[in-house]
Amino acid sequence: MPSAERASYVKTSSNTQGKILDAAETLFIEKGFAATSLRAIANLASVNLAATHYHFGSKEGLLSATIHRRIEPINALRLANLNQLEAEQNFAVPVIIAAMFDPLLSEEIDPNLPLLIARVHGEPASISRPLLEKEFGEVGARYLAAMEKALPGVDPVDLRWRFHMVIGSMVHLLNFPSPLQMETDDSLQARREGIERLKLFAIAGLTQTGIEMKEEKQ
Amino acid sequence: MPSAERASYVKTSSNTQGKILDAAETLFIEKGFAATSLRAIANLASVNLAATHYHFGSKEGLLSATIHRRIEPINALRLANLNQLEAEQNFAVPVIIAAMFDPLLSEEIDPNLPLLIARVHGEPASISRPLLEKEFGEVGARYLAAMEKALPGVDPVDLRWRFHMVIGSMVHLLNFPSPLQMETDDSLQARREGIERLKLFAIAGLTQTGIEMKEEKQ
DNA sequence: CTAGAATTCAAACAATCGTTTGAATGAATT
DNA sequence: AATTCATTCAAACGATTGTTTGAATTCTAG
Repeated sequence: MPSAERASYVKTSSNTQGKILDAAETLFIEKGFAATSLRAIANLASVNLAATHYHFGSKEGLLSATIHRRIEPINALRLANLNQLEAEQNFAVPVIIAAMFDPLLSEEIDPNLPLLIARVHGEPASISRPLLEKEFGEVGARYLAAMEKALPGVDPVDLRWRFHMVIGSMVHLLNFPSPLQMETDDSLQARREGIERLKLFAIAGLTQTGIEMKEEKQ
Repeated sequence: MPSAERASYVKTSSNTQGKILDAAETLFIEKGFAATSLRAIANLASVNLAATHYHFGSKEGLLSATIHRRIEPINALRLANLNQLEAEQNFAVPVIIAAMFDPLLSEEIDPNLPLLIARVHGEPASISRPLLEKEFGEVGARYLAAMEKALPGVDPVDLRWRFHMVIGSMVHLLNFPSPLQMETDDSLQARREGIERLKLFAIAGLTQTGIEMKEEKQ
């Protein structure tokens, strides 16, 4: 492994690490981790096979670096948004939800990030769990704490469950940008629409105004 | 491939097909499709390697059969519940949601089904898409139609999006039965709690009573 | 009991896998 | 110009992959 690693990479990279990460990102999204070979990555990156081990140590190390490169920027945006809300003492569910989901549409965020997040969630637990904890653990806890301030009347356990459901809706939207059997439009406008609908759905689910259950079916 | 195939299999199967399906189910859930080898399946099933091809034609055929064996029963329950609601002309969101999610707790449903559904959604699109369409297409369309009758005031496009989010919450719950950093209790009681919370969240998101957005963050 | 179909079996097929090695090349520093 | 370090390269390592083959075995009808 090389001594020092650069902090950021551009989209179409000219250095070897960046080319490998770009190719790995494309193939991991398309075929998943296990079904993607290092040789396919090296070929797509126009790079020697051994370079993958030289720069990233192992296939798992390459996956971790691929994920981290894309998630770090959105974590920064999300934390900056949340810090501002806390500075303003502005704890309302809609603004917290916006602070969490609007960064997905930021121009600073790579267009591949949504599919990459969805892919991590889709990997088997032995792979996804440590990555999710490492990449989203801190930010998730911060947002959950903000939600507790925004909804002081809701039992924290209830709120954690509702937050769990919100994450599920988000991941599914990132994986399937539009409902099945609808046109698969991947434009910015289409992604905007999905995020807007996600925000409305999340707010409704988090606040849960006036619901009661009826009898159960088996 | 053998000429005729039995329609149902018990949990710990004595025939070769059943033993293969049981082992495949366990390993697909644990490691995913690509990372699971036919040799590992054959070993766990105490069956000759060639039996996997003899009975299921290919690895993909085995995956398809593994999925279908578990999803068919819940599709039957969900359709039976929905048929009864339609016979009663009982179109209310809570009862439709219950008809859809309560079967996940039925004793007729194998305990592995939730993780299996989550696993299918987690596979790369080239694998998951055809399976999801084949296994859930018809039932999903039926439930969406029922939702439209339950919420005639909601634009069908809006409703399709909300339904999309509901599916996401469900899949995530099946994949992670409790929120991160909570005790991973997999008892029936714990699964009941998750489903109850999912139902409340889904109803709130589908109906969306009194929500307005505020300014956006980047 | 016997013919024939269904199933199981060990063995091998070519192909691909992640990883390692050691020499060749590049760039940077003394 | 000489030396040192970082990087690239072709080649090979043993192990594992999905699939196929053909004979051995079991089961089932006639």
